[in-house]
Amino acid sequence: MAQKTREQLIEVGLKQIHTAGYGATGVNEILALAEVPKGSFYHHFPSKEVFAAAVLQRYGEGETHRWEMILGDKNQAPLKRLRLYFEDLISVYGQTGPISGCLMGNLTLEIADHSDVLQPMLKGCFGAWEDAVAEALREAVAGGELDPSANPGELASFIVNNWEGALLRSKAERSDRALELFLDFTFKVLLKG
Amino acid sequence: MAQKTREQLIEVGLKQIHTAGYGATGVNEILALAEVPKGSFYHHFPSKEVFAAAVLQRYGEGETHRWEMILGDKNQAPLKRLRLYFEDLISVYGQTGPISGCLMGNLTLEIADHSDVLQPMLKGCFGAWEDAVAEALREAVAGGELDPSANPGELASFIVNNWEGALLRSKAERSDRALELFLDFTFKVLLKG
DNA sequence: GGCTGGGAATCGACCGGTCTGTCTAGAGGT
DNA sequence: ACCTCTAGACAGACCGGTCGATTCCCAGCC
Repeated sequence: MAQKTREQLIEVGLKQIHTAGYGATGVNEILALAEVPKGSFYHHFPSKEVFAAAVLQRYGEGETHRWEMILGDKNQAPLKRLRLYFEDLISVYGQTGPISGCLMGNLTLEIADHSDVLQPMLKGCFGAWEDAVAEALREAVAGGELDPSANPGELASFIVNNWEGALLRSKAERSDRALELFLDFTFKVLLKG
Repeated sequence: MAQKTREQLIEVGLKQIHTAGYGATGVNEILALAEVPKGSFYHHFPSKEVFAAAVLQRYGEGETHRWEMILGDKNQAPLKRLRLYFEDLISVYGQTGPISGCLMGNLTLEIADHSDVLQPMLKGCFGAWEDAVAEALREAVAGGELDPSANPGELASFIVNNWEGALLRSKAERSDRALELFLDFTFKVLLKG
């Protein structure tokens, strides 16, 4: 029961913080949606900031699962997997998708500067994500899909950062244009066979 | 006198919203720093949101001035100008710089989804910026620095979005690494002679 | 089995403070 | 006299967080 309450709070909090932002989401709002009294919240989490860290961790776990599923599918060629992966991300986090925007990116711009709790977590999340992409690129090199002179680590970092930039721009424009452009340049220029 | 008060509010608001964010900056905080009473604020601006729009406009004017200065310097080759321009941006908005982060990017992730006042402005700001970069790329093509098959418009869009992504990542890492990587890939891969 | 002690978890009233925005009064220039 | 602008007290909602009371569960003992 205790765990269920905690899980319920994180689940509701993830949705709210992701869509409305950290600052714009009040603890009371989460409590009302989760139908949990305030005392329980502060029993499970010492502060809103630590709660956000738990929410971010859960988001990271979900995203790890996603890339493991798609990027780990050995039935597809590495670059094909990568393309499917980003196409999936667009359908989920693009303007036409159900949520729009990346929680990591949102939290980074909102509070990474000011929170010593969340900033290292964000850094770690981006690092793990970048590593997963780099691994796919390494496999692409090994399989002859990608020029051996390519630097998978730097390339992966650049691509991941570019994705965040495209997502940001797509919010400003309220259109997936920037995301499609990202896809085009990434696979036709940066990762061209 | 009236204009001076208004200007003072915008100036202080720009600094505060840029560094702390829109939600985290209170009207009272701005008033205290600007030494202006609340009545004056709501005389000049109907709401905090409209005030933020004025702040964004001022930021846009400042940035327009910056790129006109650097990208418009015909004494340098177009690509050289562009590189100087981004190097300047890194020194100003990078982690080692005085402010860190782009107001447009910050506002976009924080409220573009929820504000119909700011979202079109942000879209417009990004568009104007992208156009300035595209113009430099067009001049690079005309001058033979860049392959004529390049599409200056799309390339400029991609580069601008990538810049925002790199800036975001630099916040998560509290390091300029992503910005240097952006510079490298942009000029060695995307805009290679 | 029945009893009990005690920590875990729940619950919501309550706290001081802060939020954006309003209102009325008056200062100052023309 | 008029109108723009200054001035700040005030409103009412909401903020994150605290606190003490209560319920629940279950291990340990008889």
